Amino acid sequence: MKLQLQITMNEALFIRNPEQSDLGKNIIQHSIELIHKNGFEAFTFKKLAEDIGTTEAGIYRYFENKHKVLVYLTSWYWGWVEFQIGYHTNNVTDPIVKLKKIIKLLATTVKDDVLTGYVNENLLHQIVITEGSKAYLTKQVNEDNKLQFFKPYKDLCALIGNIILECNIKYRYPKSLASTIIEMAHYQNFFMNNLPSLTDFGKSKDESKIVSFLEDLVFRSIKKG
Amino acid sequence: MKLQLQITMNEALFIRNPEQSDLGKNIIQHSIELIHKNGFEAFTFKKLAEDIGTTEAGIYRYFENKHKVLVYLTSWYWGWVEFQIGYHTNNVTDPIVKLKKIIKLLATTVKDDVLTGYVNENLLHQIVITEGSKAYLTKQVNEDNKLQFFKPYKDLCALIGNIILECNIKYRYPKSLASTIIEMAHYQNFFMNNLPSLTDFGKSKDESKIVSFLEDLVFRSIKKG
DNA sequence: TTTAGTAAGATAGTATTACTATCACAAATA
DNA sequence: TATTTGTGATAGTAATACTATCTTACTAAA
Repeated sequence: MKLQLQITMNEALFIRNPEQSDLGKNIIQHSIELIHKNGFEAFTFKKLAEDIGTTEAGIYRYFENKHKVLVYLTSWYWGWVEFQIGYHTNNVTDPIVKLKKIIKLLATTVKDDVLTGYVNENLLHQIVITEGSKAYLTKQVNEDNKLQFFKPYKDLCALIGNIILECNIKYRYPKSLASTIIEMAHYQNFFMNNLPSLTDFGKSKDESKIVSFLEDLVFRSIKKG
Repeated sequence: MKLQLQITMNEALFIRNPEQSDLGKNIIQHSIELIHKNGFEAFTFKKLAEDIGTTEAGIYRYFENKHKVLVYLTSWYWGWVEFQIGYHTNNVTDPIVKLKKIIKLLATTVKDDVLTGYVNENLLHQIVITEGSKAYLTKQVNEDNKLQFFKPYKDLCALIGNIILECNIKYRYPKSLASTIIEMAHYQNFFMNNLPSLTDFGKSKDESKIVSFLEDLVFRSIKKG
């Protein structure tokens, strides 16, 4: 028997569902590899097609443009992160322990997940660090938001916000603190590796220090009294 | 007598110094307006040239490409912010008061500065919120960093980090907290206006609440004991 | 006053990007 | 058997991201 993790994707993100064909899966897999290798700006459907061994027109049958591919990939990632959180905090009742686990999951390099065949989660994690915010830092953010493109991100943020409230019902900024944790887990990682003087972890390049920083930030903020 | 604020710019950012000619100043002014209006992705030198009433080739004599223009604008902005901080905390000795002033300057809408003729600081502030991180979230970040393109940003971060240490010499993450303040001052603003469920200020759209959130975050983090 | 250099306008041209359209073929399905 | 569906192959277009050249106007030094 084969276990397969399925992340439900917003239908408006694609023209044809990439999960339902070999070509579609190839598009996802090779998109991740190409964006990771050359960055989102240099990523084109022509290069992607050459990489896969198909034609540009073939890609356009699945995705309208490369922006939709990026939103698809980041959505998938946040859905997957939420699954990981559910999986790893399944039997945990203490919200403080939960929150620690979440911070660790967000800020630590991802182990490749055998349950998801054609997605390399480790590469995807790195893409989301560098390219993720470009999915919403656009002029079309309001249209995209109306189409629910950012629902997985918002769901995750709401989930974390609720756990923060479980820790301290009186804390006044649960959602902003949640989005701060999510963004900073990635930004401090990017800074550590690329602009190290913006962090306190530059020399060691040790992800566990990002975890320590975020834990310090969060638990001092929500401490009662 | 005419007072003019001059921000020193990295020479490697441009081919010809835009501050030293009318065309150059027009390029800066209209770049800000166009990027604000259509976003950085839709910004092209051709449209810019049409807007100014010059030719594409004319723009290329000043800037190699639009990425350099973005880095130029963000560098200018961070230099200007550091000047504002110096100006507004000139006679302040208490580092806590200083830090509060800085948070307010970073998170609050900018008043147009008469000292800088051709730069609309208010528009530029909004651009840096939406497009600023695209200046470094690239594959070329290491090359750009070697050319010192991000020095103004790093200087600002170091300045804030040092004030944090003045507040509490034992705090372990001054630089990471500083970059968190800078980034979150902008991100919470973007979220508030575009993806409000990621914040706790969605309904009111009140910038002063971002200030309150950041003050809470920072002063709980660096509180002694 | 001539001369030489520089900034900017005018025009042209190229490679790549971001698409759209059409036709043909093979496999699956009704 | 007829029909729909997915894919490949090919072509074409408008816009983007440049580079090159030629000319003119101004300025500053000889």
